Amino acid sequence: MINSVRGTKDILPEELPIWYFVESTLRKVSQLYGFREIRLPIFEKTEVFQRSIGEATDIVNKEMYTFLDRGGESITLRPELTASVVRSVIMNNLLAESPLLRLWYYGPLFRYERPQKGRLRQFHQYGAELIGSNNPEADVETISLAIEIIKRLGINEFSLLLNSLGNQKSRQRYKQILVDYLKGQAQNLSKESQERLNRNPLRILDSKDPQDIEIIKNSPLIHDYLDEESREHYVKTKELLDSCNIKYIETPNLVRGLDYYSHTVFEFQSPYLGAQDSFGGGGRYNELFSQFGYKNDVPAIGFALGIERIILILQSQGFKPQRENPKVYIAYNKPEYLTKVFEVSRILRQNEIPTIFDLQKRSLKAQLKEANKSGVIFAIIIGDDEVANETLSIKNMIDGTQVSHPFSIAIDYIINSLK
RNA sequence: GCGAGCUUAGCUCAGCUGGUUAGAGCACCAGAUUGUGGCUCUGGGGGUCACGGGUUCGAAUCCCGUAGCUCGCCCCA
Repeated sequence: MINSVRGTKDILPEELPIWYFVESTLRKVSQLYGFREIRLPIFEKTEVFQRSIGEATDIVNKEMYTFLDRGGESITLRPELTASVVRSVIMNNLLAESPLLRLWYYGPLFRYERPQKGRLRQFHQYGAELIGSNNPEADVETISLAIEIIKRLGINEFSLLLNSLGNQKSRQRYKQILVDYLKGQAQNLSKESQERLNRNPLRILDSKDPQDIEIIKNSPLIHDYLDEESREHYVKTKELLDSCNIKYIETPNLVRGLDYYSHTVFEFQSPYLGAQDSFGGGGRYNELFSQFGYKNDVPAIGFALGIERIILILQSQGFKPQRENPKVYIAYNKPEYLTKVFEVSRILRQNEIPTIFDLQKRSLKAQLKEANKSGVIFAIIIGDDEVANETLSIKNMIDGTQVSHPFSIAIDYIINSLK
């Protein structure tokens, strides 16, 4: 037996109804907010991600599926989608047509990590990007799109964590102050955090190590080091969230793992998920366009939701979408009658009625059994009597009653009953 | 990359401190029911006990190794 690659999962017919539900909700709410879908390649030149996500991040360091193609070019399976969106917006010059873009995407991503609950090597994200506005209103519009989706999915228990990382200048200044503070007690930090001191000090704020947490408790807060512009943006964003009745938890040590964020960052957490409790997150990335070499800065904000994690939440809430069953099963007792079976099925399908029948030449009893199991509403029986009299017998599989009608009347009866 | 746990029928699992033909429920197939599902009853098929080695008179059971899965750490959706 060949099994699937570690960290990949087959989505079987049984589970697909919940996926359909999630996908249609995403599409519907995106439309309500005026966002348009964009579909991008599964792989990009490696530099797309190196340049944006940040050389110091784990994603770039150890989690990317990177390979050389036959032309010797370094290619990477996308580990996230914001970078691809920005690349595409620049390449296709989308900002020339409209200075404000509302875009959403959906699809598989790839990260080479050890799988655990809610974490796979191939997984799916929905994301939305609002490109071209630096106003706090844009932040709130984006967050409110996320919340509308979450609510319509039926997720009622979740927290929205909120923080501001400030603009580049503030962040740089704060980073220095934080490093100075932490260096004083570096020997008490966990091994990982000691390494992060040079590499990515802000991440220490996120540490789960109890000793680190103790030290972080008294560390300087970024809020106290935001410059005028950054503070104003953050305060205004919070005011707007309040006025929209969006509840959030201010979390000064919320950092997020991608280097391109600035100002507003946020994250959605669920109590249903175990260790990987975040099912969505995002933030503002005002400096990313210029990092890509675009002619000017373009302010933008976006977020992504983890589809597998959302499905875990819905399943642990007991959400069971209805399976889509065929409506009619045609049973017959002689192979010669198959031409008739094909004719009936063709007529029903032309009338939008999902129809199946036996393809294993099994007994009538076995066929009715299969009909029952497949959840149809009607079984049509084509036996010797029916063929002789040019009739069809129709068995109602819900109440067990059965009637016989001349062929075309029987067909009409089924079509009308299933309308 | 690091740590812990698990692996017995298609699925969920039982199998006591090693003891003879390895079990149950569900699922599947057939019959009771001469063209007719669900409920009930009866019967049936299906297992290299993850793989490899070791200890022993004897291993699903104990020991070692390998693989896979799961859950954590790291990180993130």
